[in-house]
Amino acid sequence: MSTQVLSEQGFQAWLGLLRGHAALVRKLNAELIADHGITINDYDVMAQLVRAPERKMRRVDLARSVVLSASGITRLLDGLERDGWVCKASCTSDGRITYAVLTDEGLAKYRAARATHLASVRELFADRYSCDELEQLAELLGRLDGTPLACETDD
Amino acid sequence: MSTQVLSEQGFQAWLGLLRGHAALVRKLNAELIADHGITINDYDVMAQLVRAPERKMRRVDLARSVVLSASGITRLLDGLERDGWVCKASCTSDGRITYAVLTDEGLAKYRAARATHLASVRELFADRYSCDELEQLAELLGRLDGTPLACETDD
DNA sequence: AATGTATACTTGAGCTAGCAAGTACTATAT
DNA sequence: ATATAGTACTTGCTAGCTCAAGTATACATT
Repeated sequence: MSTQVLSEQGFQAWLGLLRGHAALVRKLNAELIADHGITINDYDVMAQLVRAPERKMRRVDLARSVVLSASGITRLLDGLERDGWVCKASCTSDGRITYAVLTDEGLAKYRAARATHLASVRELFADRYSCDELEQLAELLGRLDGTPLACETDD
Repeated sequence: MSTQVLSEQGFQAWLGLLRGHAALVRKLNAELIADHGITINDYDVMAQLVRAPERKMRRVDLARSVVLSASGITRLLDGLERDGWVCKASCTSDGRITYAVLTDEGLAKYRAARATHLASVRELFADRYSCDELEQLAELLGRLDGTPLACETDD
């Protein structure tokens, strides 16, 4: 019976994750597009770059960290490069590697988006959860993905 | 400072939701496609229909319950209809409404998919959480979406 | 009855992402 | 030195989704 209960609760959690994600992403993504002309994934990638050393990362690592396929990252970065937020850099020691580098313009763009985006996220979560609950939720969700969560501190 | 903490934790929770969702959906979706030739959304829609009265629902309600746009539901159902899992039914009292009805074949298909899908979900969550934690997680995630979570019981 | 508004649904265009296959480079083994 | 395997990245194709616009039906007001 224990495993039946586990299955039940597991499924509830799964459903909550599916629906909650869809609802929030829809809202936040629409907001970012309307206010800044970038998608959530664009933002997410820039956020990763901001806190990487020299604001640059290998495309593979970037893909893994935002859970995108290799081709997905290529095309997403195509867009960011076209707009000038990101540029390429090659690696002297390994010819296969191309870095994605956040440009100064990209940094400015990110900071501008961050202001409104963070406020929305805060609002959405503050409305529903207490401080303790948020801590719990963050910890629990953090376990779903192997990679450690990057911290959203001052950049 | 309290709001700063809230912002921090809120953002961590948000990141966890994003990454966790992406990782899980990717895995579970690939599994469903490989094993049964349906996507997670297909499954999700059939799961809603299964527990609806007469296994039928209005397309709008279906869209809302799986967090899809109106056009999204139309095209998703196009696919399910083409494969024979779902068929249309019209409403006698309101000409605007078209119901989506899960066929007997659709029910069988759903049950077959459910067997492997539920096992995967259970495994993924059981690996990472205790029974109590699952309950907490489910409750917390449930608050993100206004709609009540449908229960995954025997159909 | 006629008009205006809201709801249910569909369709066309465009975007994003994934898979599979291909290129280019590196590391390993013989 | 050469073959083999592995990694990093890109490109062609396709599926799925959204938005905007359009059709059809229902309801409300006058």
